[in-house]
Amino acid sequence: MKQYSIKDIAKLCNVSTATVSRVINNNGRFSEETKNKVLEVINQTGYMIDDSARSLRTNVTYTIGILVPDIKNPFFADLVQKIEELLFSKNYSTIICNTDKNEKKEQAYLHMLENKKVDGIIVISGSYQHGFKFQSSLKEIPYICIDREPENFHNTVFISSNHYQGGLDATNYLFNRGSQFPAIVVKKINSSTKSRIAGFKEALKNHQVKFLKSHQELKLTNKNAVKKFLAKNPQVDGFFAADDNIAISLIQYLKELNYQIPKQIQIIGFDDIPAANVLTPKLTTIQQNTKKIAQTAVNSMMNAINKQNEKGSQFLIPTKLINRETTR
Amino acid sequence: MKQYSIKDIAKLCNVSTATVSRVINNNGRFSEETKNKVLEVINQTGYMIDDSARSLRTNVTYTIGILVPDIKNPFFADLVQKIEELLFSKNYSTIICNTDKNEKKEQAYLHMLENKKVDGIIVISGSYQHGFKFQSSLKEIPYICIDREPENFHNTVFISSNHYQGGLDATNYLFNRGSQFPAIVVKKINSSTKSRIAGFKEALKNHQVKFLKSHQELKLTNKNAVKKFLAKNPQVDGFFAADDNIAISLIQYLKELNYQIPKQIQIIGFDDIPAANVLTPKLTTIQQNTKKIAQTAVNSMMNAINKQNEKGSQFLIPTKLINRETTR
DNA sequence: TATATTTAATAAAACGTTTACAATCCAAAA
DNA sequence: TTTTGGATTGTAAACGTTTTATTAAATATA
Repeated sequence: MKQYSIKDIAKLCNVSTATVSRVINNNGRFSEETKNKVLEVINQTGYMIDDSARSLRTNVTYTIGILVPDIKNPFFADLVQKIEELLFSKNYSTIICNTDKNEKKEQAYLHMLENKKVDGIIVISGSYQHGFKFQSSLKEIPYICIDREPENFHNTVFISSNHYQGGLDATNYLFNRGSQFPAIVVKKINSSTKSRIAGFKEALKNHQVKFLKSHQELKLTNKNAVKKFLAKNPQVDGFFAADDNIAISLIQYLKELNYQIPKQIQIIGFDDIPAANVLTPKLTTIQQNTKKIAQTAVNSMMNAINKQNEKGSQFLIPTKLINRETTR
Repeated sequence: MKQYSIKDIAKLCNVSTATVSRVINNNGRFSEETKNKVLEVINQTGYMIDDSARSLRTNVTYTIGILVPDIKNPFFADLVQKIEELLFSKNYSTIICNTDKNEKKEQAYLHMLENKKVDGIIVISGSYQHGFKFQSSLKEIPYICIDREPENFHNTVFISSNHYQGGLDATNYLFNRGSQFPAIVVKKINSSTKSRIAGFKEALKNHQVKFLKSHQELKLTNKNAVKKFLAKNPQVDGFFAADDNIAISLIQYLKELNYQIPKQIQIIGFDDIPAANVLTPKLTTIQQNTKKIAQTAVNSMMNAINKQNEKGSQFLIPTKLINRETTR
């Protein structure tokens, strides 16, 4: 039952541990003969390397930590899954840390990741306003940021969708499909939504419409609010929802208020979560290219690990409009 | 920049490494005075323990591996998130392994987890028919199975929802709401759906209706198939969909065929994925208690780690019917 | 006071690798 | 034959912990 160690293998092969190690790592030179002998014995015994020992010696763990605010969010789940897949193909393990946007958990996880001496950390959409401790402790471990740049991180690699362009495209689409007065609905202001709003405003400008405060609304969180808003602003004939979940509840309220979608009011969302394609009517939305984001992130992570400093770089990944039934 | 080791701390404290270690682990005896001194220095230096070294010595990693077929599936995501949270509260790290139901990835991940000497493995809904290598290599590492018992695992702890009861409840509900001839729609046969079907059949028996082959259908994968099926079996006035995704497409087809839901045909699903509550009409479904499943699983895992053998145990967690709009 | 007991601390080995350096082997060159 | 040098292998230290056995010091007991 006892696990075999490299010493056992060495003894069984009449060879030194150094040689066994070299064969395992295909590193240094050895004769074809010893190589075969060692491999043979390893196979027979079912010897498994001990990564703790190896890491202790080499200071490399082949493990990456991912900090994610909410793995149940389909966009994050998708992103994490794709990153994990890529890392796996490069022989890295991934430790996924669900922070719940909870400062305590963030700190604790960072501690854990440091203790585990992970080779790098990928931070997805962190808020981390309390970044001080975070930043200082991460001096040693390379990290990159995806989706949202944590406020207290500076001079880091930063990868996200081009939210600005996405917002611009979405709004232009509403115009092109006949809306005269589109409004944007936002719930939380952060670096992503800020860019989407900027895109929205740019589209207005392109269409020679001046941005009024009725163009942007934050509090359409129930049927009544929507009713009131539309009574006050009857000219509104389109909504750019800053994310699909906002769009989903908006559609629900509008249907309850007997508005016709997209005939009277068009709607476009952002993210393309699975539910978007299952609604009645199906949601037109802006899809983020999670695959490309993941690729870029993993690529940057590898560069960071290999001391190829990219700090300060920003990678903006294009989005794609998915036309469904909430636009004309 | 160099990382402090326990030796450095010991030197700075005029004390042996053994003492430092004992203070860190709050283990063995030491005076209040030395304890304070050591803690003080640790704080000042920012010393961080090296888990590789510790694991090498103790043979304990405080890490658990989770094998999951598809983290993007909301049910799995939910389950994994809850397990992770519980493990975290017990100071365990979680390595989430997304296997994509791909044998190669399963094997490779198991290898990885073994090399990393994780303290335990939680297998979610594995297929693992090719289990030989799996099983043999897992002789040393405790594992438990959730949701579906892998076919080549024997004598393991097994935790899942009570699919039988869920199926029974679902079908009874259709009857109670006025259906005379409910049919069950299944896509894949596995241990979970088998139980759901068994529950369905039991409900038929309870209502003195004999199970005919028209009661169960596997291939309603497009509008036309549904049309044909209903033409041939006009008496069908309710569907128990073996999972919510089946229910969702079913609803879509039925709507396109101008059936009225739930007036003409009632539908009930299984899982309660987020989309279920966003459909038109909203889906009545059977909700799994992921929280309870997660708790039970983590509990069993801890027992397994502590050599409290529960092998052979089965834990069946009750489900809950969520009444929405696809039933009368 | 002498002895037994409790408490605090240490020294050193061990965990399983990798690797710098040294040693050996063997064929080819001189 | 001797020398040389490349290829192969070995020796032993090191990585940062924990822990066993031991000692030293302090305290209690007789």
